[in-house]
Amino acid sequence: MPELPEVETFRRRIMGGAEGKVIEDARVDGIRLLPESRGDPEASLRGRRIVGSRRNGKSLFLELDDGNWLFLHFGMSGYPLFFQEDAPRFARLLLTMDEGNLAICWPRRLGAMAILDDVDSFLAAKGRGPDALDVGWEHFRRGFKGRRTVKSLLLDQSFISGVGNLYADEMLYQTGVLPTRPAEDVSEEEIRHLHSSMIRALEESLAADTEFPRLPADMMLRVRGKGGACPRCSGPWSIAKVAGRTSYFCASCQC
DNA sequence: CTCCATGTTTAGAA
DNA sequence: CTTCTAAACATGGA
Repeated sequence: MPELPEVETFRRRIMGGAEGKVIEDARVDGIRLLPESRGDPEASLRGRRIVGSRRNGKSLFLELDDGNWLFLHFGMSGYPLFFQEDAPRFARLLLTMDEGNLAICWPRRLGAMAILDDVDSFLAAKGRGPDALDVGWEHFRRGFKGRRTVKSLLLDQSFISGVGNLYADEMLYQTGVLPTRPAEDVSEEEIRHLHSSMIRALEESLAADTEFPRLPADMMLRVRGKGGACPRCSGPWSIAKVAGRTSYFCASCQC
């Protein structure tokens, strides 16, 4: 489920339920541990408390009381879940705490975790761009230089961190730009529109707790999918592979 | 059984 | 050098 708004929602939920509590026990099983992770992850978590958090795009970092950070990437299908007794299905990371145990579930195992001592050097090594909610106008506009398709640009995490397949489609739909258009052919006015559409889509989703049915009526995300229709012209969605991802767009409202 | 999936990384082809 | 495509990763759900 996770793009930027989903991960931010996860962050808030985790901090709301786990901040300050002692991790009495930790179990890691069945999720990829990054090679740059320091030490044994279970031992690193046991006895620690979560005292802070950071997020860059789809990457979540939970600060531990010894100065280390627990990095979580949810991949295509990950999510956190608090539980009392039985660990939920697909739990690959279990944190037992004084009250309200926390599981990170990865049904498809695409995702990763790590214990890090420095978040900024990790992000720099990964080449992550600025978080989509903090992207300034100059940086945003400068990205539209090359000939690559605008969709592949929006999905490039070294350009902007946090926009994924669904929110990229939403921005393009709101702006009336086809995903296949070369980035350098997008006008300055359209780039401005893309920028404001990005912020709006992310913030509307956050305000709706990432529950798409609660989104405003003009948004694609509310009705994206087979059988859905363009809110503006009521026409059916067109579907095509762009930048390797399934893209939805309205052939009559986007050009 | 077949196909698809809100992500990332990498190899190989234009 | 830039850009794109396909594949790999792993597996549930339609």
